[in-house]
Amino acid sequence: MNSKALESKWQKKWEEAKVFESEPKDGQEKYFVNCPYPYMNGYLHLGHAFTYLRADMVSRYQRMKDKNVLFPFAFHCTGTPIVAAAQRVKEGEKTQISALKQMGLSDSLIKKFSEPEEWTKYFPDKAIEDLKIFGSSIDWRRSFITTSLNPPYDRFIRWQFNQLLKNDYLIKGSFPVVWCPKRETVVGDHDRLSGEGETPQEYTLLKFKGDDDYLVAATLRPETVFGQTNIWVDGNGTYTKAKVGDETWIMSKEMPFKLTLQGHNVKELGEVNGSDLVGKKYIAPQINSEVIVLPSKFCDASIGSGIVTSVPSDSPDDFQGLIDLQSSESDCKEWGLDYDFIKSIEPIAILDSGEMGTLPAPQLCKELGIKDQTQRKKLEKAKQDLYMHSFNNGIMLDSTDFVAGKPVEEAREIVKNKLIEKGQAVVYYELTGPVQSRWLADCVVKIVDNQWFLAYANEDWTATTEKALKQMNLYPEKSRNQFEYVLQWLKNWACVREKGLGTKLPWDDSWVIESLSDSTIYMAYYTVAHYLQELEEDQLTESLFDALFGAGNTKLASEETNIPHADILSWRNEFNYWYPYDLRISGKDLIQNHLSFSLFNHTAMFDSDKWPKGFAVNGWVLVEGEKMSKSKGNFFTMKELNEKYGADVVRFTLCNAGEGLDDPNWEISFAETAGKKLANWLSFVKENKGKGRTTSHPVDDWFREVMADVSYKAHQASERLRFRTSTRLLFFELSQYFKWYVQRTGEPHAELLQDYMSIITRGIAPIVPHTAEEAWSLLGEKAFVLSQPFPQGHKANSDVILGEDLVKQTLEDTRAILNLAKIDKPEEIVFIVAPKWKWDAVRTAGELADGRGQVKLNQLISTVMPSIPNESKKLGAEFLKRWVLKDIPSLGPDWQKTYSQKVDEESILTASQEFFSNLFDCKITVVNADNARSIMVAKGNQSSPLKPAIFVS
RNA sequence: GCGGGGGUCGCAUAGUCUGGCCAAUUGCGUCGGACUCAAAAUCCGAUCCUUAGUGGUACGUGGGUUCGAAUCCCUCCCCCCGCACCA
Repeated sequence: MNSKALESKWQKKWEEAKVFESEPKDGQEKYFVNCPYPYMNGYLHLGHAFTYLRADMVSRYQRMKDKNVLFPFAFHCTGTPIVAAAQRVKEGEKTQISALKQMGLSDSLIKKFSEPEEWTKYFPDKAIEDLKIFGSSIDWRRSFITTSLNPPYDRFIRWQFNQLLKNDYLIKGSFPVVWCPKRETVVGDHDRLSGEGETPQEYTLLKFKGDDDYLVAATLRPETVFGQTNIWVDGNGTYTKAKVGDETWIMSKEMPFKLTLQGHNVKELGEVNGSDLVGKKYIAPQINSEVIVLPSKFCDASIGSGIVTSVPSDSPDDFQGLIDLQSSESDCKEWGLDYDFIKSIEPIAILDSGEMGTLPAPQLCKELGIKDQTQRKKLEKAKQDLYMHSFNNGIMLDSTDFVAGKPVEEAREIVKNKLIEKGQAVVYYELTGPVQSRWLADCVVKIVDNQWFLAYANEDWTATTEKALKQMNLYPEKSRNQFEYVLQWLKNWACVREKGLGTKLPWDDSWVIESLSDSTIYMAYYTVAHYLQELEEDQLTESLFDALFGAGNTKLASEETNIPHADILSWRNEFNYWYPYDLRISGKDLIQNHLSFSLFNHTAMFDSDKWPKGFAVNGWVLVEGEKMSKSKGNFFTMKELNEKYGADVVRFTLCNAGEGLDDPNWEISFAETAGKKLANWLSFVKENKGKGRTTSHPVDDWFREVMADVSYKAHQASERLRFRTSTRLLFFELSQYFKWYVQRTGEPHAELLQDYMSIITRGIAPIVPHTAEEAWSLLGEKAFVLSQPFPQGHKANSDVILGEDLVKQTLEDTRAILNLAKIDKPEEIVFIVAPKWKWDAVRTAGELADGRGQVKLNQLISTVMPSIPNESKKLGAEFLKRWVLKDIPSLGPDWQKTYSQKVDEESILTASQEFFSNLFDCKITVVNADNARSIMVAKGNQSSPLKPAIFVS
C-alpha cells in the first residue's frame, strides 16, 4: 500500500470513530490547545503547517497522557486584504488574476472571486481539506469564519465590545492615517502601488511670528530650537498665504490641503514669492529673538511647509547653506543681504553629542569633505548619522534652559510640549516616504477623529495583565522577557477601521472592528461554537452571551431566546469545563501584538480562573536555510507538499526542522529520504512481529535499561514540547542502540523486541500518526495507537550501562589501534584488564576525594602504597601520580561514583569474547595484568580501571 | 537606535540555565567497504590534525574569572524577529 492510501485509510477510521470530536467528560482531566486562525486570502503553506503541526503534536501527545483533549480550528476573514483583492479581480487587474491562476483556479471560479464572500467560502474549505490530509486531530464541528458574514460570531464580538466599553477599556481619540485624496479613503499596504511600509510621522510645526503673519516650518528635532540662527526658504519658489484659524500663515502650495485634512480650518489668501521673504526678520519660537530669512537650494516644498528653520550647529544642511552664503558676497548682494551681517552668523552650541562634540554638524561636514549644499547624497547621509547619533548620545547643554542636562531623547518631548503649550508650535504629520495609491494618486496624512482605542496603555489594566502573565507557562520559558517588555510597551491600539470585512461597532455602524481586535478571546467561542452556529439571529442576544461567558442569568437568557434552560446550562458547563485554554501556539512575531492583546482582553473580560494557562512560540520556517518567499521559488503550499511527500513525511521533516525560538530549517533533501525511513519501520515491524529468542542473554538487561532510559528522556522532552528531541531519541538513537544490541546478541530477546517496537510506535505516534497506526495494527493491536500511553520509562540502572560502555569503548579502542597499526586481519587480540590493586587504589582515591573530586597525592600514596604488592610498588607510584594529576581532572567532579560501581571487567569482557572474535575473525584473549604473558607486561602496565590495555598481533 | 533571540566540527542542528564523564548529539552530505552483472535501496565503517589508543588544536572576536570554560563575566563584530493599523 502506498503512503497516501495508508494515510487516508487511517484518516477515515479516525473520522468514523469520531475520535477528535471532543465532549466534556466528568472525572477526566481536559487539555485545550489552539493556535491562531489563518487569514483566508490563499492556501495554507509550509509556515502554517509548522505551527499547526506543533499544536497537533501537543494535542496527540496529551491524548496519550490520558487527557481529554480539545483542538479546534477556525478561519480569519477580517480586514482589508480580501476586500482589496476581490476589488482587484473585479477591476480585472492582471497581477491579481494571474496570482489566482497560479493557485490553480479556473477562469469561471476567478470571476466569482470579485466578491469577498467567495474567498471566505473557498479558502476555508480548502484549508480544511489540507489539514485533514495532514492528519490533524481537529474537532471540525467547532469551526467558523469571522466577520458579519457569520452572524453568531459577529454577535459574540459585538457583545465583547459592549462589555469593553461598559468597563472603560475603550477610549476615544484621534489618529493619523495614510489617505488617498482621489478615492477619499484610508490606504493600507494592500492598496498601494508604491510606498509599502511608509507611515505617518509626527513633526513639530514651528511658528515664526512676523508683523502680521507667521512663517511655519516643520521639524523632527524640536529640541534644537535653542540653536536657531535663521530661516531657509526657496528664494525662487512661490509660497501660499492662508488663513489658518485666526492667524495668517505662509507655507508651501501643497500645505493648505494637508492642514485641512489634519483638522485645521484653512482659507487661502494668495501667493507670496520666496524672494519677497528673503531678508525679512521673524521672531523664532522659544528663543523669542529675531532671525533672518535666507535663500537656499535644499528647501523641498513637498515636505512640510517648504520653509526650514536653520540650526547650523546640528544640521549639516543648515550649516552648509550658511557657509555657502557666507563665502559668496555676490550672492548676498544679489539677494539684497548685508554681507557683513551674514558673515557674523555663527552656529550656537546646544547639545553635547559625545564624540562629535558640541558642534557636530560643522565637524561632520568637514570630516566628510562636503563642498557645498548641492552635494545631496553626502549631506543626506550626514543628516541621518547625526540624527541617530544625537538622539542616542546627546545631552543638552546648560544654555538650554529647562532641558539643560537632559538627554536629547527626553528633551525632545519636553520642548515639543512646551512650544505647543505656548502656542508657538502645533503637531503636524507627514508620511515617512512617498506613497502612491492604486488609484494613481499621491497619498497624504489625514487625522481621523472619533477613533476608538483599546486602552492597553492603561496602568491598572497592564498591571492585571502582568499578573496573568506571571501565572502562565511559556514555551520556551526564555520568551518571558519579551512578553514582559511588550506588556509595558504597548500603547493604546486603534481598534476600528473605516472599511474592510468585520464586525461593525455596535454603537456606531460606520466603524468596523479591525482584525487584531476581533480575535482576542475567540478561543472561548470554540467551547460552544457548534451550538451557537446553529442558532437564529434573534436568539443571539447579549443576555445569552452574558449567561454563557459572563455573570449573566441563564433563566433570563432562556426567556429572551426561547432556548431551553437546560441547553443554556449545559453550554455554560461546557465553557466552564474547557476554559481556560491550556496552550496557544503561534509564531514568535505575534508576541508583540496578538498574543499580548489576547492576554489583555482575557483579563478585561474574564475572572482570573479563565485566564490563559500557556503560550508556546516558535520561529519562522526556513527552506534550506532561506526565508520562504514566492519570488525565490521556495514557496510551498501544504497542498503540494501533502501531494508530493505525504503527510507523515512532511510532519516528520517539519518536526525535525527545529524547536524553540530559533527559525526551524526545513530540508528538502531530508524530505526526499524520510519516506523510506518510515516505510522501513513498517517493514521492520511486519518482519519482526512475534520474533525473537526466548533464552536469555547477558546483554538483555542492558537493552532493557537503555529502552527505559531513552523513553524517560523522550517523555521529559515531550513535556517541554520538544518533539524534535523526543523523535530523535526514540526514532534515531534508540534504533542505534538496537543495532548494537543485535550485534551483541545475534538475535534480540522476544519480549524486548516487542517492547522495542511498541515503544517506538507509541513514541512517534504524535509526530507521524498514520505510520504509527499502521505499525500498531501490524503488531496485532486492535485499538488506535493514538489512545495508548506514551512511553514513560525511568532512569537507567548505571551499573548495567557502565558494563556495556566498557565493551563499546574497548571495541572502539581496538578498532582505532588496528586502524593505526594498519593490521587488516589480526591473529590475536588480547585485552589486559587492570589488576585488582589498581581498582583498589582508585576506589581508595575516591574515598579520599574532597567535594570537588580532588585528591591529595601524598595522602593517597601513603594510604595506598602499603597494600600494593611489592613487585608492583614502582608501577603503583607512577600510576597514582598519573591518576591524580591527569585522569581525575579529565573525569569530572563525580568520578568516584563511576568507579565505586560493581564492574568485573574480566568477566564482562570474557562474556563478550565470542562477540569480539566474530567481529574481528581472530582469537580473543582476556587476561588480568597480573597474569599477562611476558611480552605483554609492558602493555599491560598501561591498563587503568575501565580502560583495558589492548595488544594486537 | 531600542527590545528579544542567536553565531558549535562541509551544511543544518543538540549541548550553554545547573563549568569538568565534550573532539562534542542527531540528520543530510562526502569517502571507503559489503551486497549486486550493474545501479538504486539497504547494511557496516570513516569523516579537525597527529599517533599501536589516553596527545594537540577547536564551539564568531579579543580579554577575564577558575585547578578546569562551548558553558560564567566584560569588549567588539555579524545574523534573525519586532518596533504598530499589517494580517
